[in-house]
Amino acid sequence: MPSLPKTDETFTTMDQKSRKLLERKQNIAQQRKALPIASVEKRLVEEVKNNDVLIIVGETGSGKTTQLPQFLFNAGLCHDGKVIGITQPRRVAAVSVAKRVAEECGVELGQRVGYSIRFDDVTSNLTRIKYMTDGLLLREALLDPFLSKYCVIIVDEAHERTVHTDVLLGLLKTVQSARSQYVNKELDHEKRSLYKSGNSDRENRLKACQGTKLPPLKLIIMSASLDASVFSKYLGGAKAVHVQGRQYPVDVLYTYHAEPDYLDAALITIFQVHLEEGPGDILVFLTGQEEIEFVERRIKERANQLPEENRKLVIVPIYSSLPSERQMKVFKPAPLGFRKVILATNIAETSVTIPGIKFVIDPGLVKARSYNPVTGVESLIIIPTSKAQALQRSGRAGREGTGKCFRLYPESEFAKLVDSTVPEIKRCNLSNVVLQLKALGIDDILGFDFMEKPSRMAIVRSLEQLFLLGALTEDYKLSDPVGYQMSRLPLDPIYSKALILAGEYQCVEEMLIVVAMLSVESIFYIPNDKLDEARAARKCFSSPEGDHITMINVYRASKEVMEKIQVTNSQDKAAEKSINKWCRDNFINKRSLKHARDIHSQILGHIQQMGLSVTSCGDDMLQFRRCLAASFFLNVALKQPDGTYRAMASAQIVRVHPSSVLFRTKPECIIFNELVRTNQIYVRNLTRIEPLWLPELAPQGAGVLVAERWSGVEQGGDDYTDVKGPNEYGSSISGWPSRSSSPVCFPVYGLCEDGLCLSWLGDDSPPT
DNA sequence: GAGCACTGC
Repeated sequence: MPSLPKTDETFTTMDQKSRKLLERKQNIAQQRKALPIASVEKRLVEEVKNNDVLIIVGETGSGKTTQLPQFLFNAGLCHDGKVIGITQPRRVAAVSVAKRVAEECGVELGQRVGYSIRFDDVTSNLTRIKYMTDGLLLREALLDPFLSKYCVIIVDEAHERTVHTDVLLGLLKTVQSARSQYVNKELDHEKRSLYKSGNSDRENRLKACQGTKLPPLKLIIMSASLDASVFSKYLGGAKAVHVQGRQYPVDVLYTYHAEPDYLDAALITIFQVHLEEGPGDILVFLTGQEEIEFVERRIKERANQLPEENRKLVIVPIYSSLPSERQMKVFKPAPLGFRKVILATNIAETSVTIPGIKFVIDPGLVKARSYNPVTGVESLIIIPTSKAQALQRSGRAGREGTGKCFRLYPESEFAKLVDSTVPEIKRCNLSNVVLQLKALGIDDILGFDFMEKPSRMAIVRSLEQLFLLGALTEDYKLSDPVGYQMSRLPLDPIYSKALILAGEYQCVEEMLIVVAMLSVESIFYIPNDKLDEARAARKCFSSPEGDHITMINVYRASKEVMEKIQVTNSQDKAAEKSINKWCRDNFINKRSLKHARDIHSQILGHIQQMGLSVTSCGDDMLQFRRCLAASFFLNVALKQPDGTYRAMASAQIVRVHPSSVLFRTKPECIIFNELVRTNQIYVRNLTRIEPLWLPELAPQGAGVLVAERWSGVEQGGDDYTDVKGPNEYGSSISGWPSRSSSPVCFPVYGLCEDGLCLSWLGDDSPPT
């Protein structure tokens, strides 16, 4: 390099730099070579070449996620400019693996190796190995139904069975069979209907593909579960290969008897390990924040009763709602001579890998979400883990050496656990899934080849809801334009509809803020030790009309602060500091606020693309509330004499959640966004509305559908007959409060002689 | 006057 100054100093630093770089390179090469998967590279590439579908069972530490895409690239699978796509259930995984692989390849991230996740796309035309979240690939499929830029798709961590993974697998099966044929005008009608037109982007893609033959799509499913047969069976008897992992043996110990108090048993075990075992950190799996805080207090109490030399414990909690600075503490090694005790939720099962763990304590329980499609109630319940989960947890003790896992239940109980966790698709609201499939041109949802089919009831309910929202036509086809527009928005369908409707009410700006804020976790952060201060801070934003307008106030206030900072402060760091301070002073969760701002800007882009102008109702919040009523007409609740509410769509008794600004006011009629069961059934995120708006604003079709379906069930003649008769299917109707049981007046979407109507039940006149 | 595992577009 003749242009460089030839001083000794320069030479030394250059030397050192390049030596370090070389060392790092050699180091990486060595690490790669040592991976169990390295020895089977040739065979794996052959298997991929010979099989269109391949299942790879790889234990943790096998290196499959980082190495396989490189093997395939080096074997020339991308020679025609096509891309290898690897999906991950989590964003962090997609990013960190992509970074690692880019380094291993010695390329800049975003060039040959890149990643794409929501709000963050680090890819280019040159990208051939692309890591992404599974949800993002599903979105891509809406624009490019043949996934034409990919030659291989690797679905990683398939055993986790997230909704996205499950839907993706079903879709990929369809795409693969479509890709194996010519995409041209001769494509017969039946095949064409798989990818029904109606959306101009997609039509363009299809046109671009016409007359060209797409190469077959290779599909690789990677799973850590030992049982590959479920995947193999689903994918037409696909071949499965096993890649060894690099995991040290973990000694699993059980209790002799069932423990009546698992928290106490956990405490005893923690101290037993601490006092009797050699060095190594302890990871304890608990179900939630409350348990973690309780156990933390108890450990400290007990440790204080021990002799000084035995008190050397560092306790670190970790759960998702903990601010990230505090989450990071789990990675800090304990001071010399100290033992770290990590109290974790499920977050430490897969999402976060903590080094130094030698002991795992597993009470065998997990907090799981369940969803009742009939009542629409979501609840969080504590249930036993599955066998697969128990294995995953014990494996956390064997990452760096041999370990021990203490299961706080007898061995006989382990045998009774279910093999694997119930896939998420069987316990969630399906409206979004159904809408996505419809948008992909898959019309027969009940007949769709799900890996594990959700209950018929759950599907029918979602179809019904989408129809009521106007996303589906009377024959259950995606409606144009509303259905198409809704499917394009990355939001809960009911929020997408609210946004579209806001166009008619001239309050798009307001609704956009609200749907963004409703899409994130609670925006208010209320620490236990500063309750009064937090409440006082929230009061500054509170609106007497309810939580939605309160959210708008918070969002606008934060925006104002940010704009002010940008004017006075050019430095990013200083700006961030100020906004952090504002969040702290106002007890706002800054992570949630940031997330809401990201969603806001993404959705804004979408609606501008759709040609929806961003109108504002200014100070006319009446208009905005009417729009809320028109959007969330299914979520109406009316006050009863005793101060509780009755949710109209399911006739359930509900209470206002204490976090609502309307907790004390208790207006006569409210709309709400969430129905959650904990100790009670609560409604959250409410706004006061006038009951008389409903007959005017609720869609005419609402009850006609319900009535028709109901009579269909009675006749036993239509498509949905396997639903068990009117009592179950029609419970939302037969469960309406009757005149005798409730003296209050209710507006209901009832059954009339000529179909459905919104009528008043109870008194003859509406309440005043 | 309550309390919320974890992801994702």
